[in-house]
Amino acid sequence: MTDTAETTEVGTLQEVLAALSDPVRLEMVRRMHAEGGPAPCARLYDEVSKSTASHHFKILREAGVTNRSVIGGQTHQELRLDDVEATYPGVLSSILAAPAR
Amino acid sequence: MTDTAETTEVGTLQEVLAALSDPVRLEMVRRMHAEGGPAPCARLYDEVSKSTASHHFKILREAGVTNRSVIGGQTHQELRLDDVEATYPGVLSSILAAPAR
DNA sequence: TGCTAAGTTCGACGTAGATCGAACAGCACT
DNA sequence: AGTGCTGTTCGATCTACGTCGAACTTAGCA
Repeated sequence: MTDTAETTEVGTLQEVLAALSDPVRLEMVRRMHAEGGPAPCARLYDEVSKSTASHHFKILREAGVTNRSVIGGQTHQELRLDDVEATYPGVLSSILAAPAR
Repeated sequence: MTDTAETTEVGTLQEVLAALSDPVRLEMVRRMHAEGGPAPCARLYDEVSKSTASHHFKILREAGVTNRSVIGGQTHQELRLDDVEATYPGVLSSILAAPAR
């Protein structure tokens, strides 16, 4: 059982906003938040293909919004709420609190 | 001296985030906020052409983030901070409070 | 040693969007 | 009326990005 977590810096505000402006990615972020911890990729989306999902995960990671970790050989994605809050206070939390519409 | 202000609904969260994810538009929003009231278009940007700026203003308006008003024959843009806050509490204010980077 | 399941990477494709110049429209001022 | 300023609209262009299928990698398990 392995446990890896390579965490980088939170990206620019532009990157974070751009990452969250896509409906598929915002839904992913909402689900990660609901999970409350590392969640396997497959639970964080439907509607799109596996390769598309992987692409979105990469963008979220590069924006510093999420983190990838490997648990028991399975890739998991995790929301970096605290890190993003520390960098841009209130931004991510208020977006998560906003009605889905 | 005329004073016109046709205000519509604030758009979806996606629309608002997409509107703010562009560097040119975020800068416009920041300047409008700094102005504190209706400001003539020309004061809200440089770097891009007039037609491009007009295009960005339109997107901001359609997202419900800003409002267009005509004062003394001059077009002015105004940030609808209160309206956006009422719809998505904390989102716009926290973005404005975030460091520019 | 395969076999399957889970993610990633790699082109390729199509569409949305950022950009500009040029032409147009409205208004103020002479 | 004419002139200049300000902003919008219209095509055109070019790039960025979302999307997919197929091929590859890795890990666990029979």
